Amino acid sequence: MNRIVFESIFRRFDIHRTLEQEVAALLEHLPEDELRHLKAGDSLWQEGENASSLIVLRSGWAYSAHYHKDGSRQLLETYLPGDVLGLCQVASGNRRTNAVMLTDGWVCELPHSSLLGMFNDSPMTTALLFAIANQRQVMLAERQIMMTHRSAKQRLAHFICECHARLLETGETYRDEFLLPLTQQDLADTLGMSAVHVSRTFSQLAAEGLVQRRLFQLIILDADKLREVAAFDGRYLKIQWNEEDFSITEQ
Amino acid sequence: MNRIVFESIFRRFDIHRTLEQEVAALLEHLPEDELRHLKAGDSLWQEGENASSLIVLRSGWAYSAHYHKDGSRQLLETYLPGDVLGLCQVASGNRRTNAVMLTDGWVCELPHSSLLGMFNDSPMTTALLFAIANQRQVMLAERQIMMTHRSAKQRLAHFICECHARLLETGETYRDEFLLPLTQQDLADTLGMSAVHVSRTFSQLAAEGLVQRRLFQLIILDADKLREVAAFDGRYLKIQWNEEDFSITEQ
DNA sequence: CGCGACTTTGAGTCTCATCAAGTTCGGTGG
DNA sequence: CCACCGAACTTGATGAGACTCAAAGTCGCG
Repeated sequence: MNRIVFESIFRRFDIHRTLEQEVAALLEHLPEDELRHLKAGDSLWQEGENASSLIVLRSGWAYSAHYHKDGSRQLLETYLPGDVLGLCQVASGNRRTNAVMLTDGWVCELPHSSLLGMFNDSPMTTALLFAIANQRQVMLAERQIMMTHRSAKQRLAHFICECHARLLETGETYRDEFLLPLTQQDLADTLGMSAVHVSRTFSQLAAEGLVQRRLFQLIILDADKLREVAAFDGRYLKIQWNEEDFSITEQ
Repeated sequence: MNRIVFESIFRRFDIHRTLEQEVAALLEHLPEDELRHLKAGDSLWQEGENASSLIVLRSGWAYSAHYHKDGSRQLLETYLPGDVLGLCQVASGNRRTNAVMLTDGWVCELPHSSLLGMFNDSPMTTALLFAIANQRQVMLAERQIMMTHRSAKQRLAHFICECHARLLETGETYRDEFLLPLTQQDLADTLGMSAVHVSRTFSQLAAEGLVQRRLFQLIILDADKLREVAAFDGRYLKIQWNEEDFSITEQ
């Protein structure tokens, strides 16, 4: 049974009441799980492919990227453990980006065909998926806001704050320290700067006693000050769930 | 009857077969239309408000923006006639941006409450809304790709190409000429540059014989070359609709 | 031990922001 | 019909932030 997928999806919400029986009903329609182990560098999907399933990232990090003709690269999204990948290709049915594992990890696929069954059977789950999909859009919008009219220092600081907040949210870390498995080139391609400047910017943040990075371990020395520098307001990461509204349609 | 909203939504797809009876069934549940006339500068919603309805822009242009503490502004989305506004606030239930009319225009509201009924009644419509919401996300991602590692000239050219393509798509214009009702300051806040530099960049594009702008009328002199300069590939604007997949769940 | 990937540091350059002063143009009121 | 006003735009000068190229340093891993 595909409990794994549903745990991942529902864990993000504070919903308990009406959920249990709904999930139970859904589980009947779902195919067997197939947890797959992937290595760092393994491809999740490639540009141009047909998209036939969602991917739930059970553990490990991944990213999606777009390659320009000149060979340069733009990392679009960073995926952390617990994330649902590929929602935005459900409608179009094909991949516009490449997605690659940053670390080793376990993934679980959910075919679109079972998704569509859900639209039929469970308005609740549909609404949840809607919420998650929109959440991604909010993150993209926030990134956009950050990318323009913000200095390199602010952008890097913001990205670190965002990763940290997301890891705290899902319980992947409990302290101001975590493994950030992106190279400086990856960060550069995420934040739209050169790798050289990422290095300099890290030095600057370190000199100010805000963060420390050794190999791929990142230590936040002064979280409050870092958030202040980044002008980071993590509220956009919270999925707000208007339970009253949706529960009306439930019954 | 709320035919207006549904026309706007469905007009974007090449779907004819299974649609008619489904739409007919939906129309029963929808409240009366209320087409409202708005003037340029009128607010559609404000940051922090509760979001209780979608807005369909029947005519006129609008934008959504985020204001920073320092007073500067980031335009996030530009809305053209026919667009469905506010999809990404359905889940969260509150507005994170300000939305303002750029020109006079007519709008039509669709309360969330009727949306949620749709999740129950019509998987087809649900999937369509999913597609439209994802379409917005694709546009945001594309913007992101453009905003980084692209020169001011390319960004401006790309924005012009995008507007032009969207207007052609919905039949708002048929020629390489249209009214672009954004000031250079608006464009600057959209593209993350200074108003002064927008002016210079326009001059540059004009000098190269690509576009011409007089008052708010924009004339594209050499569309092909403009697209080449912008590295514009309009495929991301097409909503691709995998009818087979969804029709499986239909019956 | 040494290779290769990643990072750091330095020097020179360019794009674009900022500040400031003018210009165009439609609208308004005398 | 003209003078003036304000919003939008243009043009010039200056400087800061970030890019590029290049070379050296660090570190894990085979």
